[in-house]
Amino acid sequence: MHLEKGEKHKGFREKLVYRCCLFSSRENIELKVYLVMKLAKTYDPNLYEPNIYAMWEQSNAFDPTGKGEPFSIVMPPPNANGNLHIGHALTVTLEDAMARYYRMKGRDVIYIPGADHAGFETWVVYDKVLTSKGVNRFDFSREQLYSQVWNFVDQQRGNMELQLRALGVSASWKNLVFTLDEKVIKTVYSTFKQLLDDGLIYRGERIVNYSTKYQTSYSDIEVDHKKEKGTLWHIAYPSSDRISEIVVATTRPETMFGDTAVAVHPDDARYKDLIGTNVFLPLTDRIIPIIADDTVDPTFGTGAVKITPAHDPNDFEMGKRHNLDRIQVIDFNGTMINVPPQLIGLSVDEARKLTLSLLQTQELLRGETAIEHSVGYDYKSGLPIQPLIKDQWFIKIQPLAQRAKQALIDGEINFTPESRKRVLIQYLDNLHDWNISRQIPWGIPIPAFQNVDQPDDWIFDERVDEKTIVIDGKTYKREEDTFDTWFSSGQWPFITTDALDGGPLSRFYPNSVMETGSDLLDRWVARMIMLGLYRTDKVPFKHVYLHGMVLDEKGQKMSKSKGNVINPIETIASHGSDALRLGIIANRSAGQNQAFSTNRVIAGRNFCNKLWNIARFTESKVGDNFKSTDPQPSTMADHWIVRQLMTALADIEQKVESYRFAEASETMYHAIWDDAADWYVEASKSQDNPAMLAWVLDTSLKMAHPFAPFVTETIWQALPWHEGLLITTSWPAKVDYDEIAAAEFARLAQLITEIRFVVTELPGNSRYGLLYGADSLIADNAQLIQRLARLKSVDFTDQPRGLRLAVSGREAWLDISAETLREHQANLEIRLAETYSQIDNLEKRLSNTAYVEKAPVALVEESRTQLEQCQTLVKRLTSELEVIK
RNA sequence: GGGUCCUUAGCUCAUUUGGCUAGAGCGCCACAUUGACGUUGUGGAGGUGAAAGGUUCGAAUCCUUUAGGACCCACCA
Repeated sequence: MHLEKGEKHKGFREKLVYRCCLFSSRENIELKVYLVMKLAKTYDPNLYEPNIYAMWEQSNAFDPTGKGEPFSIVMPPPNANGNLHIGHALTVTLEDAMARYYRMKGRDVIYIPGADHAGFETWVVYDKVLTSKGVNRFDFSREQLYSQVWNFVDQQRGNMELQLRALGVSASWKNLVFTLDEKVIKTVYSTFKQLLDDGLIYRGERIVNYSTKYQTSYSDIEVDHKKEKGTLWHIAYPSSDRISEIVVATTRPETMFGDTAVAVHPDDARYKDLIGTNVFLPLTDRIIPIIADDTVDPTFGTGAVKITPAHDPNDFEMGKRHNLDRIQVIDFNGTMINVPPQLIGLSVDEARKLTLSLLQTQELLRGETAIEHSVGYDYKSGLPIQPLIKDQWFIKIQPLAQRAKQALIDGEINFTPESRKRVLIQYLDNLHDWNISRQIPWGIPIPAFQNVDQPDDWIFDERVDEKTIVIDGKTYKREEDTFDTWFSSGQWPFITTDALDGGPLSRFYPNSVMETGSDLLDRWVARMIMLGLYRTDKVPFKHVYLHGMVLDEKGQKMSKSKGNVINPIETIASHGSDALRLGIIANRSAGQNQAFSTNRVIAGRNFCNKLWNIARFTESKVGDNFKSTDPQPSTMADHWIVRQLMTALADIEQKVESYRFAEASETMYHAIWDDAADWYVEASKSQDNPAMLAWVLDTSLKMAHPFAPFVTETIWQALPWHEGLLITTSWPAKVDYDEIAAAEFARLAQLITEIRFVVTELPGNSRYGLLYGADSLIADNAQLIQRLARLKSVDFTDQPRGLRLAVSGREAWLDISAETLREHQANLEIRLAETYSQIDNLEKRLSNTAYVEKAPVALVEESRTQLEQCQTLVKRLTSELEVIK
């Protein structure tokens, strides 16, 4: 069994590699779709997608045209050495649909792709490589590590970009930006310099979130806070006169060796007299003071709290207020230092146990209580985060945050979903200074140097490859830290468009839309807005569209451990890229975490096949020598399909432009399947207007192209009457139609539907003939009706017999026997009853004077019309029943 | 503690400023069919919109409360 599974997997890999080779091939893209289309009944995406993509790319179809109003989207850069997951598929499907739509609408479109060095993420991967080789980062210099990781990433690179191609993104590859490209680094340095000059960056000792596993600090957003049950230990600190004691409560007894005070609330009657006295720090020979501070909560624990400025952010602040010493007792690798000899070198956990047992021995433990508190964990390793003091670079964030907030309040950026804007404003208000230093080598070095003789003297200098530099006889030592990745990616919109130096792409700044996952609202979107405004005085984008997480079909989060991960590339290999795109865009609204099922993908695949077959039929009807002309609707069906497609187009435009992608694709789907295929193609079997048929196909292809680019372009290329590319053709133009003729066809369709319904309801399954009286609509379309309603015959009669068709109100009878007729009676009676109840409702509504007076006139008018129609129907049904009786 | 969101058909979800009989896909039932398509066609069943109350001529939609669920932020000795 396992073998089989493995082999299947292997087969898939080979297929994938093959496809990726095709995507990257630059030769032999001559397409032989045309001949194949005549033969193959089903559309096989694997045969065409790679070549179609290569064709687009070689034709420069993804490049901006320089004509029309600019429209720009910058892709959130996927990890350069990673693989795409289903979330990327959603992102790029939405982005690409917009890019393709606006391109066809004549806008000057750019979709800028990117690749992320993914600083910390990649570093974690590489760190494992080092570990597996039995070495560690401290065996190498920053330069050595940087170039090692660079080579490592370089080997893996390209895969992600091929996968984006497989998804069909119409991105401007020539303008791809890697987050470690020179222009990125240059801009990041200049932003740093400007912040420094403006006094918005400072270096200082602060308590940072420290990962002892990866030996780097984190920003607040990289810490996972988990609520958990813990223990609050009560520990007695004997007073210096050995007469009394004060009992403190703590969850972290091992940090007591770093205590430099005990704090109580100034008004706490229990301890008032003790303020200013000293206590012995147990297990040591140190004496520490009891101090008073407002921030102590007298109702928590014992009301007395040990103060450890080196290992707790609040204690750190209190320590500053009271001039307390900071004694570091946990090292940067997570082991104990500056503690009694038997504890030195222990891990935090071991130290806690030993400390407690030592206190126990000395009878200083005064009890313990269970509490629920939240503990910060390293989001990557899952180990606890240690709050430690470190010299770090910080951005004074509030000036930037408030400016961003004002821009949001002023409505300079719109959000889908709208409510996220308020969430963001709240976030900006609560934002603390941003630690931008990271102690990992894979990233952009912080361009700062420290005077070796004067530690407070820091200067900006870009010569980061030099370990020391000499300026005016003073020696400066470089900063070894690198920037937080979000500091550089927060500048992404203006870097990728060269907005600062006004290059040719700067017309695309601010970006039209920023589309990304709602989980990135604070960590990325907020930072782009702040830094964008700071550097360019403009918001970086005009609209933010946030999508939710893609869950598995049961609504569970996808994860490797659960084994429910859907690999988009695998889905493409089995159902095609378009099918995946159609499947993932359907049934999905902004901001919601929503389930994704392959059912939808299958539906998408079926739709592609539908298009394929409409094309096959059209081509066979239209012939090889057809020359495309302006559509000339002549028959009722022609006018009707023009009306349907025009209505659908307008609807799609409105929906895409208001970011309602699922609804837009649904409209497109139904216009093509229900109207074009089910009615118009069927109707055209009884009429001859090849130019119209070709126009219907062309319009359908254009309409579907933003959502299903590959199959539409494949067909377009196969049709002998097209020369250029569908991707660069224009969105369908308005075509006039005759509303009356269109409405006539709709009535005909109604009649046909009624016949189908009645026939299905009739006992037996034989075909019936249709008799009609003085009804020119039926007379003129006898053949069409016969075919579509599957009738034996359609004949004129002046002697009606059989079953009168009541609903559509035509002079028409189904030629059935009296016996069958009687069996049908019951159906009619049900329908009559339903109509009566509808009339009842309408009458109630219309007799309500408040409704008639206050509701819009059109609505009231509509109700009246409906009532009339129902009353007519009742008459007909009644008379029909009389005939039967 | 502060905030956001969700609860609609068997399943997954739509339904934009309140307004026609609340719609799709899949699933289900019945029937059909040999040349565009079985990855098909035709017809159908299935919803007191989480619960209760309110505003309104009219509520899935707005307000209040309750229940259940997801998430974000802050603090936690």
